[in-house]
Amino acid sequence: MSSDESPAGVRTLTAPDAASAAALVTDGLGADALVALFGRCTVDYEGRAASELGPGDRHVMLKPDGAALVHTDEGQKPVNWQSPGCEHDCRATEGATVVESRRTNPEESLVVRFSTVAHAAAFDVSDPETPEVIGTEADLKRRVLEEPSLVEDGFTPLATERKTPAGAVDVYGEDDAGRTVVLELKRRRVGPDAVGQLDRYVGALRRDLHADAEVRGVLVAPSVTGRARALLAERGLEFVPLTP
Amino acid sequence: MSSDESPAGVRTLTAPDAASAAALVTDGLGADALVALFGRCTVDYEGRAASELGPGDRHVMLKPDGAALVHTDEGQKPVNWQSPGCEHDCRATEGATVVESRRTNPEESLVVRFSTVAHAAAFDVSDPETPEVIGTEADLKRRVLEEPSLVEDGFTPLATERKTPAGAVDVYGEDDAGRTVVLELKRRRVGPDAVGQLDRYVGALRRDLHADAEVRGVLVAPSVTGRARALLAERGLEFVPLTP
DNA sequence: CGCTGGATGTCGCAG
DNA sequence: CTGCGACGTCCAGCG
Repeated sequence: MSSDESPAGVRTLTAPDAASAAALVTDGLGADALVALFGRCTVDYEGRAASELGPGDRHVMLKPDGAALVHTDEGQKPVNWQSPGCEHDCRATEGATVVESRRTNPEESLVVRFSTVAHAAAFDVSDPETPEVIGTEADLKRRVLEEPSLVEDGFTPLATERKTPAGAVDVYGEDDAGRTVVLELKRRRVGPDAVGQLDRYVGALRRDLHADAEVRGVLVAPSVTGRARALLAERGLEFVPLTP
Repeated sequence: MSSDESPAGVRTLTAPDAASAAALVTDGLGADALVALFGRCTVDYEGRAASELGPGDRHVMLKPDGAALVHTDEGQKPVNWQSPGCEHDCRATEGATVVESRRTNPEESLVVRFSTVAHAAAFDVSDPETPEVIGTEADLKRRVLEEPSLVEDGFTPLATERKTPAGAVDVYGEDDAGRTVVLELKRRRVGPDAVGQLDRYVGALRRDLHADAEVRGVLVAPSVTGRARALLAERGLEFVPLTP
């Protein structure tokens, strides 16, 4: 086993015994560090669902906010995980290094048992930044409100997030003939689900407004799938192609 | 800077210079290792959307399948990422360690620039296991097929994944009066979206079958939200409480 | 490849 | 806290 402490706020152990690994994890979490373990382990989860994972080499990350992530060499998603808000606990038990992360509401537990820890590290993290993302549905909405003719000539937005019994409508307005128009905005190509959503809003408004009020539903998205297009036609809804 | 090579298939560097860090990353990826970097960096993403992230301490994981994950001290989701299938590239440029992950279809790139690498590691991963998950929708389906009376006395399943113009129905069968019954199964409490889905299937079957065929739609889930319950009533659909 | 729907989805926001 | 919908959702399965 070897250990290292750098000025950069990193503490590591390579091939530690179980007690040393557990101590590093416990100390690290106590100091709000981000803790990483790599080695041979089994994983057991029980909560909303349940799962078991036999022995294998995995990378386990424990965050000071209570999140836990178990990663293998494949996939973007962790093979097992626990949400933020958990309590982490790590101890050496009969030569094994055992990490437990528990939460309530829902009651969930994740247990990782390391037969061998190949590497353990505690990182002091300072990250003042939050990322700025461009190209979201909010951007699309901004674009439509700034230039309503992108949807159609004579379209006038009157409200955003207008409440209906079926939920809030993205954009609510009227066309040049005074008909009510409901927009459902999607930042990317859409399937049948988005059409169903729009249809629920249109239906709710038709019932809510005067019986003589005409309500048009318009899906605004880069494109639609075939099934979605058929569903639009069937429900008498419209589609306007527009990209964020 | 210090380095370490253990018999357990782990290579690490603490506080390496840019060239050493880049070499470890490149060698590790070349050997199908899982690579982790920790240090002060900026992150730029461009693809389906776009984002920028100023300087901060983050943990970057590069997987041999092409996935890249950038984690801060908070959250279950990476603050930035790249999907499996990317090409990773790491080089030392003007004292900085720069990681680039690129893919096509869609064209996306993630660039992480480390001003300082506090720690770098390459892990040899061997993981033969895939996790067994209990409590999924598939389990609920199994339960219903084994004991159809859980849905209602006299219910007879005839097919699963039966195709309709609106998509495949979870379970298709008939009740004791010979009426067609469509089940939509959900492993957890459901909202309006699931009702919309069921409604589409029922509508498609009503159009597809003989005009005289009666079609019942039944949502099978642990529970429903208020809005979903209202929508069920409005569409003349039913609900049976059942937990996986 | 594209389409579809599930997921221990996660996350953020409003009531 | 629950409900609801967005998300660079991810992911498997199928045509």
